[in-house]
Amino acid sequence: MSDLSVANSMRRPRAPRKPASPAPAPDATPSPAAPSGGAGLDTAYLETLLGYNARRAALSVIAVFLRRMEPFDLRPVDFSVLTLIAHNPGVTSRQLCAALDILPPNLVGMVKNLQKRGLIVRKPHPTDRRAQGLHLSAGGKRLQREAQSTATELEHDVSSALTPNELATLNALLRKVYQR
Amino acid sequence: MSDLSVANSMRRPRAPRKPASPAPAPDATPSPAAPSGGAGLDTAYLETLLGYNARRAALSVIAVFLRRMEPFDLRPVDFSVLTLIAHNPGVTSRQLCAALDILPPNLVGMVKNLQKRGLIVRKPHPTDRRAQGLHLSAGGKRLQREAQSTATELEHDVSSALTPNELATLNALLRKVYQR
DNA sequence: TATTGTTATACTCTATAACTATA
DNA sequence: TATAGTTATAGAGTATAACAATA
Repeated sequence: MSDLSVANSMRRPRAPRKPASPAPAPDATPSPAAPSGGAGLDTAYLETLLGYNARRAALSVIAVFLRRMEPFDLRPVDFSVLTLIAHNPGVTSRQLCAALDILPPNLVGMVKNLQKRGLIVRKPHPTDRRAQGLHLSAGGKRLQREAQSTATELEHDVSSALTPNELATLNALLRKVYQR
Repeated sequence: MSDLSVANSMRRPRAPRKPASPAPAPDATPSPAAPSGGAGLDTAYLETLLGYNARRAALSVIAVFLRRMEPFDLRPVDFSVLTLIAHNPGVTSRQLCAALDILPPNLVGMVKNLQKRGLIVRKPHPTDRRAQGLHLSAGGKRLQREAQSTATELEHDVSSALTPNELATLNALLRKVYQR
């Protein structure tokens, strides 16, 4: 279900929100020691849910990713595609779709775009004439290398509230959740 | 950036994919002990990234959530809205937007829909005549209670690969990432 | 008969501008 | 002048059906 791309955030000068005094809960039972959920509301229950927490964390990290990748003009899904091609030269579109859970029709435009930018090249598949092997151009390799460095550096910043051990634990536990 | 809703998955009888023999990497350096990324590809690097792992895990959990919530006809964002209203009766739309990171124009339709279903009712705000307090109807309370039970049960299933302690750790670390 | 890559297209999600009523 | 709620709409993301070429 769904691919690994992400919404077009990163361009909204939205109206400022109340930072401190978020209008007291105007009704009954404001929850004893109400944990702040960003608006003074009781979000305690939602914060017990793995899906809720994983999505909030993902959006938070991806927001930083979007900013840092702007110089490369790469969305998360573009970076994933380039990176998989870099590490798996000759990979087919179909394999990328399976690995990233992208539907084939939705990958076509991305590959076409990356190709138009001169980052990837398609070569005939050695054994299957239906398929095409995807490879990085020299420029594609350079860009992917720089983007990967940026992504790796990013890792430290987005996890500044965590120790290195905690980050390693977090990643390991997340993989356990989706790898089945 | 972005709200907590989710794509319209849960209705795709997609074509079956190669389960075991996913066509060997047709080119150089297939990575020594290549960890399977779902298609026999080397996805090792992507799996070191918090954003990648968090998003994959979130999508995995949400896919289960979508199935289990079908009887209630509730998307994740609908469940979040109902739950916040349940725990914060009289909450305003604006507060929901801030807590869930939803843009006001995008909440309007959801609230309207939940109201049309007779799940929530709007009452005049006690002190601000611009605003409206949101409350659950009797039916809304019943549905939210059942849905919350379902969500809590779901928690065990989606984390079947984790011990209870690991799940608690995972949730705590995720909150640390996005709460800042 | 099944799969790869593709086009066309519908539908959902996310974002911006702008308006009104009230503060 | 600023905020709550709203409308309209643009743009990005996700999904399905169907086709030609090849296996």
